[in-house]
Amino acid sequence: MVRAPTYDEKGMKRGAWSKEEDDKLRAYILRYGHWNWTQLPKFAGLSRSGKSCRLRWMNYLRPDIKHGNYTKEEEDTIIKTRQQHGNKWALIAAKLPGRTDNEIKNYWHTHLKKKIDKKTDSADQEHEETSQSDQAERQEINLAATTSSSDHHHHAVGSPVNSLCEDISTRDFWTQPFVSDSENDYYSLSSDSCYEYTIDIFDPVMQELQAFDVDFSS
DNA sequence: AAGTGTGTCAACCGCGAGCGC
DNA sequence: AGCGCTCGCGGTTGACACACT
Repeated sequence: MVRAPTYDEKGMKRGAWSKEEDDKLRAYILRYGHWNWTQLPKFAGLSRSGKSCRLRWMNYLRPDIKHGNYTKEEEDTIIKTRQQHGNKWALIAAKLPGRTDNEIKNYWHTHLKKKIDKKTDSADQEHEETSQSDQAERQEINLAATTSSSDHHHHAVGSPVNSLCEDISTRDFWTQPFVSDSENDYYSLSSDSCYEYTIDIFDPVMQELQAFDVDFSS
């Protein structure tokens, strides 16, 4: 379910991300942060636009991203917040730690919207038959919409990922450009050797991350 | 088995806000 | 004030997976 890789007129790769690209981006950002999305792909050895890198990191690679099924509480929060503020996906995402605006947007369009429409339709039908059962239906919808989750933050606190991020973020190399890791002239490398070169540097970083049992395979 | 329709979701696009010069 | 740049947001697209005929 991904776009086939293509190249634009500037030679920038588009479409699905490979594992190697993910590893490069993840390792670079965990080490140096995203100090400038436009410049980042150049330093990270990626033939991607900054925009594409940012999207990949924000929506997929961030260590605190939660993948998988939504809980009833999360669904309720989405429904309720959307009722209050409209399609403010970033705002909704802020209420659901680990979920991204893009994911929530997709989830709304593919699951929740239909669910709500279905409920509304059945409620309308029942209204024609009996106003009493209709009221109950609406109450159920309202109840779902007004039930909020107050316990979204417990999952990540104290996790290995968190301590890892805190650890890395406090190191003094955090803001240093990637090229400073080497005395070699990064830009003098060919694209092929550049790739090998970055992988060589990222290997220890990835091993360091794996030591914390961080699972990047999902 | 093959063709077609539908669902899903990663990725792209365009726009506006914010900031520095 | 005006320009250029970066970033983030929301809407949309595209391609794969699966269901259906």
